[in-house]
Amino acid sequence: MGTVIIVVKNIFLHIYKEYAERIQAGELEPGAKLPSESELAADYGTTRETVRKALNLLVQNGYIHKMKGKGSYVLDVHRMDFPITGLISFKEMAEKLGKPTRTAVHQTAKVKANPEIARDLQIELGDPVWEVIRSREIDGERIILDKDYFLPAIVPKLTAEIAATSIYDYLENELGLVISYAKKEISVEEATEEDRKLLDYKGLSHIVVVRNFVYLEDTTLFEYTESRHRLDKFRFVDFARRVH
Amino acid sequence: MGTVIIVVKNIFLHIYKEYAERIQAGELEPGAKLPSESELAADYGTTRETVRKALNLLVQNGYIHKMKGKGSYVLDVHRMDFPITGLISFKEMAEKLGKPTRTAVHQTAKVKANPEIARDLQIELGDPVWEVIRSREIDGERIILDKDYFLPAIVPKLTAEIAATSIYDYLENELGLVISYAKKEISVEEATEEDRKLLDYKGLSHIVVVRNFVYLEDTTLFEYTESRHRLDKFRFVDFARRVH
DNA sequence: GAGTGGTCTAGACCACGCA
DNA sequence: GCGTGGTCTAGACCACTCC
Repeated sequence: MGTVIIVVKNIFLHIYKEYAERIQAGELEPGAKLPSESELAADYGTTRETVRKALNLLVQNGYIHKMKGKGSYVLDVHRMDFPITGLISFKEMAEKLGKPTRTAVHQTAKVKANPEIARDLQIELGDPVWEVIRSREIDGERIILDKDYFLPAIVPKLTAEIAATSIYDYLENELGLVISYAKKEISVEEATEEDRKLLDYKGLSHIVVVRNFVYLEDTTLFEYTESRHRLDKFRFVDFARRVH
Repeated sequence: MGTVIIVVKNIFLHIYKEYAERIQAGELEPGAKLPSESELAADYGTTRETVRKALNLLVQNGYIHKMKGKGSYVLDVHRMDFPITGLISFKEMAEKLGKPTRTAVHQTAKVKANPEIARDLQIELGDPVWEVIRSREIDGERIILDKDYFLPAIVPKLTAEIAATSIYDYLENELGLVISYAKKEISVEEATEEDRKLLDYKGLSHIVVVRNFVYLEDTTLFEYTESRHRLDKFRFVDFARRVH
């Protein structure tokens, strides 16, 4: 009898997700024109500013492209494999790749910080830190060596079981830590003894090192990660938008 | 005497630039608290929504950090060297580095597309493309080999003089092309004969290859760039924000 | 000139952090 | 309970594209 009113919180997120899914699914093909902002506002029973927040999110994530005076158009999302822009864990990556993976935990212990770790985590030499060393096997080859360091003040307990599954699940869901942002740094360095021992390294001289400095919401640095990738298997994809 | 009224277009950009500069200059130190959104609105004689656009830009570019119920705080920008997130040309990079650089142009010609170029630029095998090959010398060493390919339909003329300075200046300012976005891909590959000939390669076996697919506003792909960096000199910095 | 996106205003209510 | 940022509304004017 009466009108059914559905209340949705975060209208702009709702619009964003709806269009992101439709584009991802291929329902909206590359080059297709989206309804105008005014039309969308009417469609969703909201205003232009709110629609614009949703569209700007779609632009930022490479789904669409806006042209002043013309309209918004769908981009070819499928042309780009999987962008690692943003943070992505090995577990998430493995799932996207859809390949058989295995993790071996070599170390889960509280150790004294050596000079490099002390510098990277901005603590004193000899201060205790959690050290987790894991090798990642993809398609039967040990390709990635992950060395993680956490501050005990923030992460009081850590076990091999946690290290074997997903440390991030533990940090975010169990400890309730809110990870805010990270600085990633990619370089190529000479392979170490450790690399040769824990990876299938086939006599390659160098290794790709991805250093990750992870910060919490209160801007404190709490984790330093070194992800060491075998040269021939490394690939990083970035989507960049020119700022005029 | 009357009141002087200064009209500024793009208030949010004005606020953004003012704060970005003050943070960059160190006038606002890491951890410093910004005025609240309402205060800023009053300061600049505008409204909260406009201030929020400026602050969100500062967040996106890693200058500040917002906390609901608390306020906006300055991040440590100087901890990160120069982020290559976004597009950056060699000329821009060299300026930021402040080191002596030199460019040698080895090739500026219209050639027939080989299979790789045809695939990368999405054209037919044998179609004509502009090929520009340049080596970049930094601090007296030839470290980067840039191989650029342009579609003649969009870039009709190209000379060695243009290649020696900045092709992007020419494209954007002379030809009026509007570059919209790019897909960047980083991998490590075996060094070629060409790499050894045109770079100071010191017997290194591999080379870092940064492939760049550049698109115009109308989403047409118009340029493919291969930037080949000597292993030991390569560095890529990315600033990633976790999406919750 | 009609339609589009870009910017801005002047309000409003909510959720969160903190004393 | 007060101040903060997060979201939203209902308008407005402008610059741009295209016919």
